[in-house]
Amino acid sequence: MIYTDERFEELSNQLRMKKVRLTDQRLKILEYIIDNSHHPTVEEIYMDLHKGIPTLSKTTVYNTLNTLIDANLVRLVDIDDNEAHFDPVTEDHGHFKCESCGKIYDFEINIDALAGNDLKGFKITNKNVYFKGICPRCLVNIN
Amino acid sequence: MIYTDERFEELSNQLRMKKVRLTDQRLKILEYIIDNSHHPTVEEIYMDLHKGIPTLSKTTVYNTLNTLIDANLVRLVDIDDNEAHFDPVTEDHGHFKCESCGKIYDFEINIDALAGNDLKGFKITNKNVYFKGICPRCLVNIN
DNA sequence: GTTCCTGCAAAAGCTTTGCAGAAGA
DNA sequence: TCTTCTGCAAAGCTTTTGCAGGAAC
Repeated sequence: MIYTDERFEELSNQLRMKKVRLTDQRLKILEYIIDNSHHPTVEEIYMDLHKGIPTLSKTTVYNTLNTLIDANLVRLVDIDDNEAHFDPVTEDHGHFKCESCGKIYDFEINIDALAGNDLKGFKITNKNVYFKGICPRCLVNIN
Repeated sequence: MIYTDERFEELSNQLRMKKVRLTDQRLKILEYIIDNSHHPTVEEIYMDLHKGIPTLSKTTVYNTLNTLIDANLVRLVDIDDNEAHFDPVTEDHGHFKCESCGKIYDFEINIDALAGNDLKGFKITNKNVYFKGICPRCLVNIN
């Protein structure tokens, strides 16, 4: 693994801080998700990184994503029934999926105002807000 | 289909109002979801109803659930990555999944306070709020 | 030197599809 | 009668698992 720039330090520090062993695949996958924050799928990650790492396997993409999720560096967006998407971990936001074009949009939410009194005594580790509908661009095309 | 009580009228009216053709399977599956609002899975629905309708197939459970979702009589709860759950359609509420025991809890939410300004111009047809963590009962057992 | 990761092939598990016979309207 | 539904078998797809060789520390 030869890779000596500033970006390498930044990414490898993130992994080291979470006690995740460094590998080229993990660095590249983490970098990809941070740089492509339009909610890529396993297939997209695999297809794009495969160009630069021809030996990369889809199993490793799955393994690495689970490792990064456990380390809280990456977030699973399973708004879609059949295919998982991935986000870099940032402040809380909701996800809107357009059922016409399939695109996923982020939107701001006041997630703390959400948690009702019903959850007193519950330990909450994960919050997701998923909306579906039609995005403005598709509304124009349909009407 | 011999079935002449009041409940039959209630359920079949729901289907008729949504222009869903009446079948015994659809009535029983709708009834099951309304009466068992603890978020059953396809497997649970199939196993339980199979006792009363021995010829029932899982394909029909899938078909019927999709029909009832399209008719807005049933709601898909896909908080779980790998297995769909189903709810009767009621007022908006969130779902909390305990990652220890797997149980899904409902909780009240103020879902209208949620939708930020980012979604002006979007047509929203579906809102889901999914929280995960540990429920009070499991917290006691773990500590 | 130990421990953990990668990647291939195969398996697993949920859901969908094709189709012929049956039932609803 | 015409349309739609049911249910069997098979296929489809994403994700997981087993395992041997290899890399990280």
